Amino acid sequence: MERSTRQRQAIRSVMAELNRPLSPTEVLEAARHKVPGMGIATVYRTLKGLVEEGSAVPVELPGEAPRYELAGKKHHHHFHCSKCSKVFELEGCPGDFSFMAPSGFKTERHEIVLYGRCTDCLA
Amino acid sequence: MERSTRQRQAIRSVMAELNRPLSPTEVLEAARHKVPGMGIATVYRTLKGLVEEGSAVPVELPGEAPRYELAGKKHHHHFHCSKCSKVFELEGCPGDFSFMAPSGFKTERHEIVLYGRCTDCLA
DNA sequence: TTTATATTGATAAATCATTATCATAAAGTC
DNA sequence: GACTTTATGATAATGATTTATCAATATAAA
Repeated sequence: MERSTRQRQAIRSVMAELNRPLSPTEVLEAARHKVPGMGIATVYRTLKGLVEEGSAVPVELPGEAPRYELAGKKHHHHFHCSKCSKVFELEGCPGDFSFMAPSGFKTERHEIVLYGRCTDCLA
Repeated sequence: MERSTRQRQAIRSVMAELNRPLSPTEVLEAARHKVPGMGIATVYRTLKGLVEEGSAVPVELPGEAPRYELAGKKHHHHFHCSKCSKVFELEGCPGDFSFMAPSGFKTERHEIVLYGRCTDCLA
C-alpha cells in the first residue's frame, strides 16, 4: 500500500460512501463505476492491504464469505437483508450478554445479527 | 436413511451425548470411538440425511463451516470458545431485538454468538 | 522526461469444505 | 444361509473463494 492509485482511491471512497460492509464483489461492482476495467484481484489485494494497515476490518456473518467495512467505528452489529443480501450497520448495542453464558465460562465479546427485510426490499 | 447401521447409530448417539453443535470432523472423531475406521464421507452423508429428515439442524457461526446439532430444541444461541473452538449451547434468549433495526426495516429473526473461554479452557 | 519499481488485470493455481464415484461390505428379507 | 440392495470407505472430483504469477502499465522521485 505504498502508492496511491486510482483503483485504491476508488475502493476507499466506495467503502466510505456506501458505509456498510461490502463483499469483494460488491466493492468491485461499485468501484468499476469510478475505474472501469478494474479487476477482482486488485480488490482482494487492496482489501487485504487495508486490513493489514488497520483502516478496514473484516465482517464475518454466519454462512457468508467475509465482507469489509472501514475501521474506527464504535461497537456495533449488523442487519442482513434476506432478500437482497445486503448487510447494514446497526447503531448501538443492547449491552452485555455475559449473563447468558454458563457459570464457569468467561465471555469476552459477542456478536448479534438481525435478519429480515431492508427498506428497499419492503417497498 | 433407510437402514440402521452401526455408523449411523454411532453418529446419532454422539450428537445426543455431547449435546453441542459438532463439526463433521468432531462427529467423526467421537464416532470413531464407537466405530473405528469410520470414514468422513459417511459422516457427511449421515449429517445430510439427518438434516433432510428433520432430526438435525445446521448451526452456522461467523467465519466457520457449519456444525450440526439435534433438532427439536427451543430457541437458543451459542458460545464459541476462542481457545478450543468448541461451540456450546446457551439456554434462553434475552428477547426481541427488532428495536435495533433502522425504521423501515422488518426484523424477522436474530442470532447471538458469545465468544470467550469455556470452563475447561479456563482451568 | 527519464527511470526504477510498485501496481494492475487476466487468469492459473491453491485452498478448503463438501459431494460423487465405485468396488467392497453389511443390512435385512425370504 | 442365500440374496437383493443399501451403505461404507477411500479418494477423486467439484465448487467457491482467495491467492499467486507475470507481462504490461502507471506512479512518483530524480
